[in-house]
Amino acid sequence: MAAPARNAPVQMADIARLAGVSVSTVSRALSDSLLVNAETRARVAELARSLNYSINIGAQNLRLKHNNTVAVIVPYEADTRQHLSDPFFLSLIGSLADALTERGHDMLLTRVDAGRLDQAAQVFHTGRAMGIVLVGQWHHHDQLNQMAVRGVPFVVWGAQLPQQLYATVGGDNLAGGRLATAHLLAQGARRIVFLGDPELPEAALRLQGYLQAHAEAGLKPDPRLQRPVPFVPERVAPELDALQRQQIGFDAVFAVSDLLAMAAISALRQQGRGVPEDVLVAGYDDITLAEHFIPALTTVSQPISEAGRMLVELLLAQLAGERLASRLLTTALVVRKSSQR
Amino acid sequence: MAAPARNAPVQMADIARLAGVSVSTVSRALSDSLLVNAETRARVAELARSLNYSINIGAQNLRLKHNNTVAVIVPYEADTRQHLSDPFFLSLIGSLADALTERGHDMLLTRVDAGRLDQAAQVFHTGRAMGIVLVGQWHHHDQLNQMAVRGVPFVVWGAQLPQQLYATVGGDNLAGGRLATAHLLAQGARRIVFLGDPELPEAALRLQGYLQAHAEAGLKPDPRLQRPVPFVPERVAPELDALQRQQIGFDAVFAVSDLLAMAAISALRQQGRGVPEDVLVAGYDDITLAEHFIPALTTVSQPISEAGRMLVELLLAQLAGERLASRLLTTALVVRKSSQR
DNA sequence: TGGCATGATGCAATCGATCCCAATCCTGCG
DNA sequence: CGCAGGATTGGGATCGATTGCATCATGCCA
Repeated sequence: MAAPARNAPVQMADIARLAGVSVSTVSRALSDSLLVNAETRARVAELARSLNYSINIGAQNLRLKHNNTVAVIVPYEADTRQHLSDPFFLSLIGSLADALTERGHDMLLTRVDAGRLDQAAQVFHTGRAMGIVLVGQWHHHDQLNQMAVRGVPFVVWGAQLPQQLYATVGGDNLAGGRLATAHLLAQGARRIVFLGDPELPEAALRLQGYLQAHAEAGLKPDPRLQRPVPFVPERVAPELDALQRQQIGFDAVFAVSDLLAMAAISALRQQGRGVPEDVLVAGYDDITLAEHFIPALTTVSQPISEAGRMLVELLLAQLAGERLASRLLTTALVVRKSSQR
Repeated sequence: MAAPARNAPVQMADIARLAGVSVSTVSRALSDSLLVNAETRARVAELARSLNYSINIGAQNLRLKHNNTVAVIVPYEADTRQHLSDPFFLSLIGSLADALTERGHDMLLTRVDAGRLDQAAQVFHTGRAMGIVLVGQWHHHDQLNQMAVRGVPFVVWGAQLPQQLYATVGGDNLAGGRLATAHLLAQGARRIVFLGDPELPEAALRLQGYLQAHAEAGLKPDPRLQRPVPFVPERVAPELDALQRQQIGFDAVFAVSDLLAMAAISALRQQGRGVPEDVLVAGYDDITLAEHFIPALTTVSQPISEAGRMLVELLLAQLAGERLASRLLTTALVVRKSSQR
């Protein structure tokens, strides 16, 4: 394979020379300015096309002091060196890519250490991006507020918190938790395990919904059924095994993610308990596979593609200087086989 | 919420003024040049830190004529307006993000119309990215060759084709198809449905592996069992129903993606046929959920995170002017429940 | 004390575009 | 025939950085 000739990129000066006009004229011609004679404009355009010219965006951005790339930042936990693999987040990234493409923006995908959140702002300060979409679990509420105070334009996917100076888009986690739990209760479940880490704001709200649903039904859930597992499928089986060892009975499981729910179903099988015959299960997220899983998974759906569009919309509004309110996307219960006897 | 003060970003000139030195000195100081006095250097550095200064990458790139962002381009079919949702590609994107971050590169995620592949090169010609990783099914082999001839630095995830002027990284699709099929045959299957669109090079190679495995076993597969379905789960059920209507019997299914395989299992259920009792099923990709699916899915695993690293490595080598060879990543058969009676 | 190497810094050109402000040419009108 | 005014075009500053070269002060040696 021959090394391809790395020919110097053609630029405006080249076109200007060949067309016998000045660089100014070329610039104007290519931006369809009415200031330049129609004929000249056509000639320049034709020349540019034939030379396969494309403008240097970097130079243009510098001069115009603008920029149309948006950074999408996904955290990683430095200690676990966790890779980007959660299907829900990946889908959200996909939907953001779609939403941004649709509006003609470029998307810069960046990962930063969840602990060093200030690094996220760098991408803005260095002028690499005009604004930021933060995706994922961000414990560091106050660091985010800091960024907001400093005038970094950004929006966050996640839960709404009190005293927050930035805009978020997120599912209605409280309602979601309540819906799923109420449904399980309605199906006759009385001892529902809650799988999820309440340290994370989103999971905490779902737990609150879980408690609320119980209260509304006049029930008081056994606190031992609340199991704080992180978003890691491997941690589910040990948790359920522990329950069995400790002889804490249960007849249903509500997990804060479909991945966890599926892991739970799998673990229950191992224990010789069928779903939904012996235990009812509900998940959260409604990932693509929830529907195809066997048994098909009852879950709370989050409108992912709407989420992407909304995040982008809020960010752009913010950039346009508009005041913006956080959005709570409506979640819906999707009842499937796993929760119906 | 008060509109945050959009303070003008501090730049070298500001630091220079405050430090009482010239911009040149600031520039040199910040790049730790030995040309500037150690004390001055420290003073400038301190000032920069306290002003929360960060350099303008765009300007720097322009001056240095370099750039460290890599574009990852994912095609979409203009007609189907398909969204970015395939778990395998999303995972690959995740692994690319990891690999690029690890090496200190930025990642630009872009979608282009699969038919207008030349647009992919734009991102390079406009100077937005130093190189390109193309991900996905690319029918347009010759367009890619064109790009290679024109000196656009890029690598492709996909199948290796004859006469190709560019480098690819991909799983060994032939071996993968052969492994899965041989396994199904070894399990006693004799009439194996092949689900996949042979128009796509990768699927074509898997089909070839399927045929090869049959040949090696001294068998000749019924051509009517080869069903050209695209990568769209919804298309699977109709296909299997058609087989049933046409009374074409089968005792196993080999699908070119896990998503299709899961859809197939689901469709078979609908028909009242169990997996693996009545029909054996194998998929391809080994996505996260394959393991948790019920029945756990037998599949061909592709080393995704290695793929990401490899793509990046090849691209960087190419940028360094090295000659590069395409890589075939070893695939492995992962035997699970869905193919074992 | 003059000459010169050395260290530290500043000036100004440069990267590839955009756009303000002339400069030029042409046409029509008084 | 001269000039106002419109239509085109070019010159050159500018965006925020980098860097070759010039400049200047200092110190050392003859």
